Amino acid sequence: MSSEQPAKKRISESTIHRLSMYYRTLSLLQKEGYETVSSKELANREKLTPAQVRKDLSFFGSFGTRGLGYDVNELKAKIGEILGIDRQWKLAIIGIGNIGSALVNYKEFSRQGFSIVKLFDNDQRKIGSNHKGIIVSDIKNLDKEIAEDGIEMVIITVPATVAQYMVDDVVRAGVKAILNFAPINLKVPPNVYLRNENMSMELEYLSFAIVNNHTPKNSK
Amino acid sequence: MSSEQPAKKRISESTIHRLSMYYRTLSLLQKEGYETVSSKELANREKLTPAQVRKDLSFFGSFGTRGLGYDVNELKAKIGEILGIDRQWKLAIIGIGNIGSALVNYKEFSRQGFSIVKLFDNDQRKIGSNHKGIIVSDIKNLDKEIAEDGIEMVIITVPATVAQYMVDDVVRAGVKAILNFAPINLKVPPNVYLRNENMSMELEYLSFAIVNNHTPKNSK
DNA sequence: GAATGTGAAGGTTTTCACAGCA
DNA sequence: TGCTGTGAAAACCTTCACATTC
Repeated sequence: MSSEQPAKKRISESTIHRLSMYYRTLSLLQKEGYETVSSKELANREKLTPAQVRKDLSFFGSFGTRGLGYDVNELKAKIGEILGIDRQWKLAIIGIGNIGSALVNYKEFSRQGFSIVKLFDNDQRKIGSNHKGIIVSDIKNLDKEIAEDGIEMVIITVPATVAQYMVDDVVRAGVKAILNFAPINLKVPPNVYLRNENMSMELEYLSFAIVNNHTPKNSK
Repeated sequence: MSSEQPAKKRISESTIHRLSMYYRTLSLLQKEGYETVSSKELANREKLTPAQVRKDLSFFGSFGTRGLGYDVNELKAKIGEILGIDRQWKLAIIGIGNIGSALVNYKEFSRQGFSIVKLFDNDQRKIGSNHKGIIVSDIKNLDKEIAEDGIEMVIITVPATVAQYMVDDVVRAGVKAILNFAPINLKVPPNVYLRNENMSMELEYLSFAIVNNHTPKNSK
């Protein structure tokens, strides 16, 4: 019984983001009929260096063929597996306001295996209404319904003032990851992943860049 | 005629993002009635280290008082100036679909001085309709209207297939920065800033984190 | 010959630790 | 005494360069 713990190097967030980019580009290459792609070609499309591409992939294994490059289908499948999007994730959206309802219809989500199965709101006028075949539930039943459906991720699009209550509820119901659009620093226990989406921040970066003539290194 | 070029250190993107975070937290501290804040308190609220806060600020000057901390109003004003949000920015949204129309109503934008003044679409059913007091214009007049209004930033929320055409148009009209929601790698000339907002990428990160038990270092 | 995979080098960002000032 | 501002050290990430393989 050997215990070869492979010492699992910490993967940087940038590497993970780039994997997402590679994945999207590989889908495109598939459509364009490519069977094989080199790190150079992949890098060009993302404005990265070939070495960066190879290094990123090397953290997870050796997927290429020397002298040839990477098999497009194979690499895409492999990255999908690494990212955990070789399966369906069930999500709920909490807060069916402007952004919440826009996200119900956001096609990129379903395309990557993120399937929105429940919607919640506290507004009586919204509860019971139908969005893309999903009936909006009363937020009162949040934890019960989340737990019943085995939902593992939620998207929070409620006002900042109530966001923390929603988080506490869904955490209790067993949610493992939260994408938060409310402009507030939420608290989650250490076993729950939280990501904040802040669109003003992106505009603020642009504003800074214009005003300061910023020369970005490797901008998003 | 001295030529003291201050060698202007390149500021990292992370520093700029953190400035945005400080700015938001300082607004909150104002509301909570704080007059003064230490790097420690500021750091706690963002889950950062005090040294990080101080270092970030030090790139731009010395804004604090030893033994005391920072004056909340003063620091907020200073960061606003650095970020270039001590003024109004006129924006246009191109593509009034789900996301575009959600963003028209997004309050965080106006709160930070980003004022949406024009909307564009190519759909005859949408052109002429009213969103928050703004009449949707025909995309045919894009460059003319953008130039006339002196719009410097645009948000692109059209399908990936047409996004590049929109970009080419607005660049010709003199736009300096673009926030892109279309899932495609756009080309812009070097004097135009481009930022991509990709919400699936955030979910993919969460998916990766769950599947791989990722321990993030300094997650968004 | 062509392109991967990877240690080592180089660069950047964060953290430490302490001098300096209110 | 308390907290900033900042060089220097440590950690981290990217790029180089080349041995290796097809």
